[in-house]
Amino acid sequence: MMARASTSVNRRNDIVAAAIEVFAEIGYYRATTAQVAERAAISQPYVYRFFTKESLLVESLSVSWKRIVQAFQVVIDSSAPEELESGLIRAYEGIMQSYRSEILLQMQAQTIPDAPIREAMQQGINEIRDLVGNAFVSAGFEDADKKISDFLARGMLCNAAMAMDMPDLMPKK
Amino acid sequence: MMARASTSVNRRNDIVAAAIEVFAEIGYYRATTAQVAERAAISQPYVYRFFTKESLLVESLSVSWKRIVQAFQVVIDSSAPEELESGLIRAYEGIMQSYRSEILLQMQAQTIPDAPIREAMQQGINEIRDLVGNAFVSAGFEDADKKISDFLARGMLCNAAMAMDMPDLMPKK
DNA sequence: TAATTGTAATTGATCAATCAATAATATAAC
DNA sequence: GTTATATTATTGATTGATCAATTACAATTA
Repeated sequence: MMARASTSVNRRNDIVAAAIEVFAEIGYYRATTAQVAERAAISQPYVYRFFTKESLLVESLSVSWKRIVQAFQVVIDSSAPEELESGLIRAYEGIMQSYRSEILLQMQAQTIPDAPIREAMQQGINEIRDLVGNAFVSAGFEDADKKISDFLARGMLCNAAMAMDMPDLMPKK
Repeated sequence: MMARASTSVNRRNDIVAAAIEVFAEIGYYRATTAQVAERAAISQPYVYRFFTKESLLVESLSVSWKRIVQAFQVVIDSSAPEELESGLIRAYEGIMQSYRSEILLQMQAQTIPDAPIREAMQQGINEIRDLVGNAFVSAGFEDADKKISDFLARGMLCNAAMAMDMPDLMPKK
């Protein structure tokens, strides 16, 4: 009776998109696979045709890190040295507005020690650091090491300010 | 039969100390009140004589913020301006070594939107920012606003590096 | 004996994961 | 083109385990 709604590939994407939102809003451990299923408009058992709860988190994190890498790559490929850093900052601010849930999910994952999640986080951060670090070096910045460290630190404070609804934590202008 | 082991006040402290460890290790939502009770060497129902699970988290956060405030106050009260910032950084590093669980708990709480927890976090951070901010101003630093922002950002990166076991994230030196 | 300290037993709810089945589509044969 | 067969998509029902919270009761001390 029910019409077949989608392909398997689309279903995977639907489920991951739903999981990112539900996990971010409710918290990974508090959120249930039934809630993810409801948001994806499928049944709870069908989620398990594609993911376990943990593999769903790992996949969600992978999506979130790819989003940042890709946005930064665009900036790096199209920026003069004097606009590189401000361009990266603007790109990150854009992601925080449009994909807030993905950042909230990364923040949650920071304190989850289970190996697959820990590895996804380490890999994501390392990729960002290498990407931005190399771009700073290529741009001819002398203190690239300090610059990348400051960049990451500012990003972390930015995340915290967003998560806890404390915009005053970020310096104006 | 069993000898009375402690006073009510001591019991509260025992339970909070146990909760900080268990919540940090296992994660607040995954951890059970039975695990907290076991670590505190009491029965699970007896935890509820003092706390609900949520009030236990709020109390744990309060302890963790007081720890930082107190350590920073000592540094501020005893440092010459030229050693103020480095003293604060060393104090924070000491806390991260000796009270790692408290920091991990704060990181978890960053993404928990429930009002009592959110309020405990906002209050804690604001108190730190005011304390350090005033100290920077009193020390005669001109760019106190940027300095406090950088200080907090560095702290956030420090937390993340510790939580994810990525010491390379912090700049050597 | 009255208050305080404590626990065993239980409850009601919740949840990740599985199973057994059905519906829809595609393919092939006639 | 209609029938038979296989494949994919999907769900209802269930399960086994877990957990926060309560209740009813026992031991200890002042």
